[in-house]
Amino acid sequence: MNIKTRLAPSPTGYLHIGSLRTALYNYFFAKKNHGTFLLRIEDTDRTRYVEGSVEALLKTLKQMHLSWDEGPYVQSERLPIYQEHAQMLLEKGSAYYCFCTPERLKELRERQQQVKQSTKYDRHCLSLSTDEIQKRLAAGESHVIRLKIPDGITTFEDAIRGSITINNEEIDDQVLMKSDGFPTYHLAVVVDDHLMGITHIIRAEEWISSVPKHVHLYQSFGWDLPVFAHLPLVLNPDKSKLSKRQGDVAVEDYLAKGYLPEALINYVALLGFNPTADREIYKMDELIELFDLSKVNKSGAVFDVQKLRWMNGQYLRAMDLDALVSASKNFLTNDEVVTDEMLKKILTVEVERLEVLSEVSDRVRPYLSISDYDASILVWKKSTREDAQAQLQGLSGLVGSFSPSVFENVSLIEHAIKQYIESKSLQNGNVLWPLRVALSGSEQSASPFQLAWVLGKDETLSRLTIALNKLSA
RNA sequence: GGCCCCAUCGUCUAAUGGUUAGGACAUCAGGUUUUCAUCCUGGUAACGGGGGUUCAAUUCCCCCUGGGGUCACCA
Repeated sequence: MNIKTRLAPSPTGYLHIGSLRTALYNYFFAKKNHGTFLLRIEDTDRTRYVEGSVEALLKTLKQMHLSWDEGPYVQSERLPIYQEHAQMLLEKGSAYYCFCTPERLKELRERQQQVKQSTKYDRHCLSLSTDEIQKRLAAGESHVIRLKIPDGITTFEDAIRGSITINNEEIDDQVLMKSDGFPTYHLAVVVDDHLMGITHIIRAEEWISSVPKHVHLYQSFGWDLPVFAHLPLVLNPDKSKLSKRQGDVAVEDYLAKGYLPEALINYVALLGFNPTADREIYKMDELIELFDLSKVNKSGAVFDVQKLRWMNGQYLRAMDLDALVSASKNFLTNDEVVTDEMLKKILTVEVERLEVLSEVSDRVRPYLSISDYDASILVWKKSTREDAQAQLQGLSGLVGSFSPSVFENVSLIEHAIKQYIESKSLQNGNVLWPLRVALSGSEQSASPFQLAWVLGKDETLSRLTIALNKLSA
């Protein structure tokens, strides 16, 4: 049997982190089994359609390296198929016309809530005679088609949770075809999954409660059931379903902040699934190879941005330097003009203190121009202003005497300066601290040797002069 | 509220009918470093409660509690 999974988003905006996880598991499962990963756009609700969201969705999926083998199918282009299938159900007696107005339905619900009854359709239209139905249909009266849920109990198997049973009394006579001629999710999803040959439905847990309706649909049509696998939810820190309000939920947001697709995939994939537990960095290929539906957790997982940041840092440090350079460029502002060569040097020394690419801008700026700083920070805590001045003076002479070849790499610079310190019997801190501040304008920076290497001889000397002027002012 | 699902450190998780209950993030302490970060070492920290079953339960069963999801002509 050819394994076939699908991702079926609705075009209501962005790609949710939870949807990414669903997409990933569907993708992993299909690839691992040499099957097919299909994409289907579920746009049967015209009122919620967001212009441009399909394009955005496809773009994000591509950015995340999730390529589909089939589709994208678009449900709004398949209306006749659903209408035809709704007719089949009508003929089989598994569905019926309903002419109730939204107002009546609303009142009904309110009445039921007041009496603390479960809110479900009262089958008011089930008893309509064929004649009356034909008459009202002919008169063009607004109507829907409802699924007729039989008495009894429904049990289905979930690949992650095992057997789930529900009393049919709990199930509502779900609307299948809306009055606008569009199908509801429930009809469309069942018809499409069957017609498209989906073998495994892997989706979020929030769908569990509607599975019984789908089971009745499959049974009414006389179709075999696919395998259901309901994923635990991705949660906010307070354990509720991951939502806006409590942080970013769109994959696009994370991409824009400079998280790498690989890191996002790695982190999100591990929310609810762990291949071995003795390791946390996995490439896509490994995740596919190791993925196992039966090892997916049952309980929800809190999305921890802190750990994502850490993981992104790991990916940044493991990244090829040229790739890092080109990825970083997108995060520089217009007035931060750097040559590739310069950016490469900067990133070589700054990558270890980088967690997300959006921080690149702040890291690059001090190398391009030194910002104003207070002269007092040039003085090492165990030293004096006079000493700092003397050391910078000495360093200025020393660096001025360096041949260009010294600037070819960091260790030559380091060696030369340390030798100087030793030969003069000076203290590291007294010399190196003022040097760092002079070159970076900050108390926190890369090592002074790295700074000098990135800046080059001329700029290094120039910044030493600026520092000396500050001290003598 | 009805129904459904779930329950190991703060968080993501591993393992097991008999273990000092393991790893990672975070956190704390120490080391490296002239600083921050990186890196290294170490520490704190978990089986929700009550009944069973069993020689033995974190593990299997039941109840409770807690958390979540769902109750639309939305998906």
